[in-house]
Amino acid sequence: MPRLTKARILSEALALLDEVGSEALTMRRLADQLDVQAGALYWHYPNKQSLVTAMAEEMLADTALHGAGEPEKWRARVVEALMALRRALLAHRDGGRVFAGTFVPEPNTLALGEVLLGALRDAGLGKKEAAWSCSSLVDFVIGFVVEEQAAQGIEPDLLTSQLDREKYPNVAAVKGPFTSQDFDARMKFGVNLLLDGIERGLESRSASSGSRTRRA
Amino acid sequence: MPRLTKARILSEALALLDEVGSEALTMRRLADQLDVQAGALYWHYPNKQSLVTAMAEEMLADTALHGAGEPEKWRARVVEALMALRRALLAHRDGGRVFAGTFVPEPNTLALGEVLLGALRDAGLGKKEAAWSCSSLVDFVIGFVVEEQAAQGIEPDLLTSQLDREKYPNVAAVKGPFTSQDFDARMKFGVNLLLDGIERGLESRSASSGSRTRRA
DNA sequence: ACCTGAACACCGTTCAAGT
DNA sequence: ACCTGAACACCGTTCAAGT
Repeated sequence: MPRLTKARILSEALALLDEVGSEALTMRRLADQLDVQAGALYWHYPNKQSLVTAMAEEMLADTALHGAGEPEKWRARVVEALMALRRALLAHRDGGRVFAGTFVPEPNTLALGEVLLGALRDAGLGKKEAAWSCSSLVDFVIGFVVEEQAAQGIEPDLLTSQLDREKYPNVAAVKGPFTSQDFDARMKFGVNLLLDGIERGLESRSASSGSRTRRA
Repeated sequence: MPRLTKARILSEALALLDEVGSEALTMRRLADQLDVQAGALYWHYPNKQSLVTAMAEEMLADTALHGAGEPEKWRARVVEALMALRRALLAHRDGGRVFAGTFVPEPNTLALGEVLLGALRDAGLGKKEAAWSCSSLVDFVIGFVVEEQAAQGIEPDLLTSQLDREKYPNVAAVKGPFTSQDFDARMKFGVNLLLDGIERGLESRSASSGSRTRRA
């Protein structure tokens, strides 16, 4: 029985991430936590990037997504999956940055894609529309969480301080909502924008194909 | 006349970024390019992060955004500004990652916010809706470009290889459009989703307030 | 098969001392 | 005011050698 396993390294890496942040997460420090030499890690993971990618996949482990659902509730299912994604990223320090830009075709990530695509197909989208809508939704959540976590580490009124109201009247006028810390509401707002856009495409399609429209 | 200036450091830093990527962009290597000792950089920038933040701001310098415009063309103006943002980030290796999560209340970044908010206010959005829509749009573009640049560095059919069609039927069914390299079209698709969502909010508001609706 | 020990070629940052 | 030189406390990765 080896002292080290991929799973043990992974869980310790996520714990260390929460402790010190992504910048200070190093192979040497991780090895220290595991009471081994740094080189030992390279027997299990070929390099640091492969470990980070595994961390990204592991973050999604606790999302507890259940696959199918009632077709007419597709919208709620999408919202639920995206909120689960956000929670999973927020659950770890710098989770957004660690996850961003790691295309991982592994179980947890694929399961998220499966749930989102299932709901979008149930909504009536074609293959391309479903795929591209899915990407758009996920890209938004990733961008959102990266900004959200970056904003935590900054004094809330960096923008408020001195802002040239002559040059940037619009920015100055909306600085309140712009710096709102109600990220839950802001996230829902953005997701609803995308879902409304998706629904509108659905409506205009069914309208032009002679079928019933959904709204008055 | 000092040998080093903030501007010269900045421009050399962006050039070095393009050469070696964000991972290999180090203060020592940058100092080498500038024929100075590493310590000299710290007289101009207090630390590496402040330089990276300045790089993010500098990336937006060439976007050439013109402020006002015809109110009824608000949608085209938003699209133009977002495309300019994407081009600016794509213009540098790892531009998305460098820019992501750097809230910079400086001229170029504020100018982008000003243009976007101006167009959204022209569309008829209230302060909060304009601010949050602006954030959503920018967050999406950032998330999109980070994923786009990450995808460049990966063989295009990593997903195609072996994918359990039993477990992930929806993912398997849309793998074509999912891995589409037509990022221009995918970006426009996502932006249009958000803009359609924004327009829908506008319509339902004007409808409930007794005014005219825009579409039949 | 799995890990140690030690090395290689680096890092960001500080700061006395020079000009 | 601006930069050098040198140091401090680190990095990721490799690999012979041990068990």
